[in-house]
Amino acid sequence: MSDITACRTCPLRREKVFSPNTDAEIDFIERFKTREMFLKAGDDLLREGAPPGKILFTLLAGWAFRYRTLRDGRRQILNFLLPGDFIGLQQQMAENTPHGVQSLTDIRVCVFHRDRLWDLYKNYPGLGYDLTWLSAHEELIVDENLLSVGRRSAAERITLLFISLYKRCSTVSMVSANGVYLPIKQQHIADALGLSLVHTNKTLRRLEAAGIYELRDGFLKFSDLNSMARLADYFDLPVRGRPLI
Amino acid sequence: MSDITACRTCPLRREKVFSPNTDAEIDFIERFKTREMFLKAGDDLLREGAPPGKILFTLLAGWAFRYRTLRDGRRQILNFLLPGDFIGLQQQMAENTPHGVQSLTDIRVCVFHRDRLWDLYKNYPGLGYDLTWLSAHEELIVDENLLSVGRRSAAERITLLFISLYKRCSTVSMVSANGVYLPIKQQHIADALGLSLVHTNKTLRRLEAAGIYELRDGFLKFSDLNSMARLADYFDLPVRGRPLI
DNA sequence: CGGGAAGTTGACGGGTCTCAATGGCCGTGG
DNA sequence: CCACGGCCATTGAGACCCGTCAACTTCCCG
Repeated sequence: MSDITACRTCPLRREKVFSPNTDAEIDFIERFKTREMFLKAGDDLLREGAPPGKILFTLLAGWAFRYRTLRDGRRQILNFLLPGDFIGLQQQMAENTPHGVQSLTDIRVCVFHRDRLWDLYKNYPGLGYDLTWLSAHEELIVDENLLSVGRRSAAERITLLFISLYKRCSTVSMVSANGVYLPIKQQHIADALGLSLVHTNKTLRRLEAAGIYELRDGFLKFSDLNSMARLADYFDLPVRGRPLI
Repeated sequence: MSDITACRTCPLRREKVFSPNTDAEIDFIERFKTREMFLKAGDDLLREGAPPGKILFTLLAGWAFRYRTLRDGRRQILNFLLPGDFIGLQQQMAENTPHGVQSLTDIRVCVFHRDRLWDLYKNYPGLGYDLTWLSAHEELIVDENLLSVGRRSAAERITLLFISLYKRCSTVSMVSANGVYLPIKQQHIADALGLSLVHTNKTLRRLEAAGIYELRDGFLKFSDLNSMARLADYFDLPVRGRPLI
């Protein structure tokens, strides 16, 4: 494991969104982190319904998503995961992992051992607070998705999803001059928004024809992000002091 | 405030669902709790969009719900709150409270001051862990709701909602021989499930006529809860060692 | 007796789903 | 080199679930 990322020089930590940690905290995180894992696109990081594992993750690079499925195969994507997102907090409180996590691209994750979690809470209360923060923050995102799926039209849902992904990506320097690269199929959009694949496709065509967005070679761009946001009643939750573990 | 509930004799703490705390922890919680508040049914505990308050709550008695609304008035209920649920963790990370919390019945809540949260994490790491647990657990409930709203039919959504409310109530001794008393209007059901009021009503009539459930004077009963649960593809998340703060 | 809140019901329209077929792209293998 | 299959996007047709509008009832309370 010569190519393991040292936390103190973690490239993510250079992003302004993330709040700084004390040296002692970073030292601890470095010991807390047992190894790094690499997964191919489409791999399962957490398997739905499996007995809960002993490890937790931070997504270091790449895209993933959290989902649940019904017995007959209907799938709901709960939220998309981007670099800096913490994975696995929920699996500890049920007998089986309640949701799956699957990668959308090749990904790199930090691996932590659940057994050392107690050490974290005991000796680094600031990090304990950070974990609560991360959990509450993910819940906010799921809230937003529930609001969309429950109360917005198909066109509004798609617009909102694109805006929020765009904004989240911009906080971790994943936006280039070409826009954001979205490594998702239309099936993922449909599953995230509670729509059928066919209707998702038709709505996408209609929105792009109307000039709401532009998607070329997987790169998403907006003509005017702010006016789009107002149009779609986007609630900007300004993320300040977001922790990174 | 002579009638304030002492935490060590808190009636909720006698319920088996809640994991026990050490004496020192309970002592701290008692100091952490600054007062008790009583609200009438229909009152706002947290106002959507308002600047975040300095206080946090534990619902001691009664029903409430968490919601978000769009500018044009469409409302989505994110989850229902029952005794033991912790309220207010999410409002700290945004400039404005992202969701409202409103009571459905007269309620009683414990009030905590945010300023002392740091003391909690620093000196009572077990309680810090508990807060993370509570946050992650609420997210699980929102996940379940998102799965329902995104992928289940109206009839399935209603059945699931009733089952899960019934089960949650039974963990805090809110089920009597008459069943569970549901202090919610059809409008609440509609707003929680992403349905219109009219369609909710028609589906309710149909389900009751089919013998799926029985609702008399606000009391909900099932003929056979377990077979209903199987029918509706209910994922039983067995809550074990649920913390109470 | 009047009025408002909540529940119920019918008619109608539309947003979304399902089924089905087609075309483009790309990797594989003959 | 080309044929082929698989994945994905696209499009049309028709059906159905669900939303909207509107009217009516019941109940409670002033």
